[in-house]
Amino acid sequence: MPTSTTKRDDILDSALTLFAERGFDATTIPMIATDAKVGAGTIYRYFANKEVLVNTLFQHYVTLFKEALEKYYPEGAGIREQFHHLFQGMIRFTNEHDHALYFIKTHTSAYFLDAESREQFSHLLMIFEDFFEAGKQHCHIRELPSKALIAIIFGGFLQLYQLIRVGELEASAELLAGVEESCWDAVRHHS
Amino acid sequence: MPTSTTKRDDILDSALTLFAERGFDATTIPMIATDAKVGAGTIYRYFANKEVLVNTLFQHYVTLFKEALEKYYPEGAGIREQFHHLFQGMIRFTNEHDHALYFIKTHTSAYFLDAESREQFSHLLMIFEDFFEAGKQHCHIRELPSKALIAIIFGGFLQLYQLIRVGELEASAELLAGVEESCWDAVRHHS
DNA sequence: AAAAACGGAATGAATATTCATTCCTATAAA
DNA sequence: TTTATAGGAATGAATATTCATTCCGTTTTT
Repeated sequence: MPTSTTKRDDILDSALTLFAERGFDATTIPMIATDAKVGAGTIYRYFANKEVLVNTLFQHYVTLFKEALEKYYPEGAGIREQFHHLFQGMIRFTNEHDHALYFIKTHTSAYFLDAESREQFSHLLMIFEDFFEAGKQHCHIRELPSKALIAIIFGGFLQLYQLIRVGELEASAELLAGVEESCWDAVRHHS
Repeated sequence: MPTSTTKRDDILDSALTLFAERGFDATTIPMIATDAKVGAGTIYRYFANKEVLVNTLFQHYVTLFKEALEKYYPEGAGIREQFHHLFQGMIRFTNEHDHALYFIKTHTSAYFLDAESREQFSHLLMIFEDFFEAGKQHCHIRELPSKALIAIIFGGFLQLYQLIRVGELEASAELLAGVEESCWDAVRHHS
């Protein structure tokens, strides 16, 4: 076990960027090594193989994201404020960890994810599921399966952030507020 | 030029399914050949290489999709009816060409798409862009960049259809109607 | 000086692509 | 009507390339 963890982090950072931009299969170990400025062999000092690397990365960011959403969650507040918290959480997390959400999204149903990764991801979804289920009980949320509501929010948000990443849109506060309102209108109950 | 076009179609069909299910890089030519019940070499009689194959496929379905949306477009009708036409178009197209939309979505910003493919895809987006721009002029549509509105609709819809493909949700008429309403509420102007 | 960490060339497996050969089918000769 | 033949289509084994992983000499740390 190495003393310094710098290289390990460099490797993870480069892997995140490359996996997000090109996908797991199109990203080679030498590519990651070059980007991280380490030798190809060094990667194997920290990760048994490419699959362990990608699962480590996946679990790391899913957990971070989950924690970001759960931290300061306004348990007692109104539903709109809770939604705001979750939405802000997505935005903040995306800003802090550039490619992380996109990486998670594009690899959620990948063939190389292990049981632990799938488990962690379902925990993440449960935060949203609980929120929507409670909301539907009080008629604040549209009568659709929670899975469907999650898909609409997540799909829309991430597709949007892809445009921002590519530079086709600028992530102004105004735009983000508008998108939040749009997503809220998509899931809330309309009378 | 072959007399029958059957094999070419078999190859394209198999490639569509495999690219959609596993992605371009995780799909090998022998896989496609086996699935299509042809020799690996036969694929090269019809397509110069793997990239030409994927671009052919991409352009084919983007064009088909564009035509499906443009056909019977209710030019003079109200905005809600036009939206319904577009949304129904997405649903019908997805039903008729199982993996096509998902394949398009997951490969839209892939590194191997050529200029023609990108061009075709931007034509497709323009249908939605025109619709949203006109709607905003008459205050029927939310004041957000059309690109953002497209991302929300497309992202949400496709994420949802992925759940259906995987079997986590059933594509009942009721569900689809609900999702359409949700998407409409996401983009329409609220007073 | 010894031990650990590193780098990157070497290896072998997997993959895209090629190509010599076989297989059809259609036409023509018998 | 049957048989021969040409030429395009199809094949899959062979080749060339790419990639994950390993190995070992070098550098850094203790």
